[in-house]
Amino acid sequence: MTTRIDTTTSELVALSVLAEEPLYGYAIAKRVAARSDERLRLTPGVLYPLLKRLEKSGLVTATWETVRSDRAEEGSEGRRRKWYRLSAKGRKRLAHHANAQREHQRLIEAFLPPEEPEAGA
Amino acid sequence: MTTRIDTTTSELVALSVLAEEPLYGYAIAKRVAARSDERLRLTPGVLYPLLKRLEKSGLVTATWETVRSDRAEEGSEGRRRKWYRLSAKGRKRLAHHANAQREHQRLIEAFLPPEEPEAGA
DNA sequence: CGCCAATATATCGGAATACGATATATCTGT
DNA sequence: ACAGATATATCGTATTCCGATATATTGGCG
Repeated sequence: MTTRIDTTTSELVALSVLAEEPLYGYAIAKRVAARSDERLRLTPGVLYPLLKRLEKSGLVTATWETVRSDRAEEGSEGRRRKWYRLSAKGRKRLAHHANAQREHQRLIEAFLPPEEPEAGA
Repeated sequence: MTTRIDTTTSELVALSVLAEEPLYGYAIAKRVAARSDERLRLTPGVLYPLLKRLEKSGLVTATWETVRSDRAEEGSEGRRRKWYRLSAKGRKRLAHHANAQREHQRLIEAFLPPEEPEAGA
């Protein structure tokens, strides 16, 4: 019912924002939300399994960064950030996804009734 | 990997062909395949659970037809066909899906890199 | 007349996945 | 000192895809 965001879409948008520059997970989610006017949300339960899949299949490479602030407490390790970078393979996949997406859109359009202002609900 | 046809899409295309005229399951699948140039396939494993969901949620109504041929054998019951007809609720849902789909397309486009002839793969 | 492909409906079960909830820890502004 | 944002991650339930399988009927063709 709730317009589930499918794998293809979440993969596409993640790869898409990573095509511009390396980002860490949380930043990816923020970027996607911002660019979609808050309409596409990569929640943690979607985002992190997705990134794990992307990494495992070699579409992105990842490196850890640890940031320590001035006010860091004695025992603290600092904040961990995992940076993701699009690989060559990922770039190809993105292009592929983009084409598939456009193809899919053309396909679906053949089934769409003429645009009409939705009446009631 | 295999470009899963998601619920939204299969529901949309099924409702879409039913908007024109009542059809039985097998005919729906054929119609969808034909209109998509054989690219969208509603296989039995997808089609019948989908129709059951549509019926249960009141988007379509269904009636059985039994066709007996001239050459029918003694014991045979004749071929059973279950005709599906779009309900008013289904018509609303179709309009809703169509708008959501267009909205989704606009959203995704913001993430698509410029169209490029996919190199290798 | 007998065979087979096409027609027609349906279920099963494994695998994938969406996503809310939960957990843990750190940083920043006030 | 505290709240709220930042940041990563997993769990469990529900959903769903879809290949395979099952069953039965019909039409065409040699």
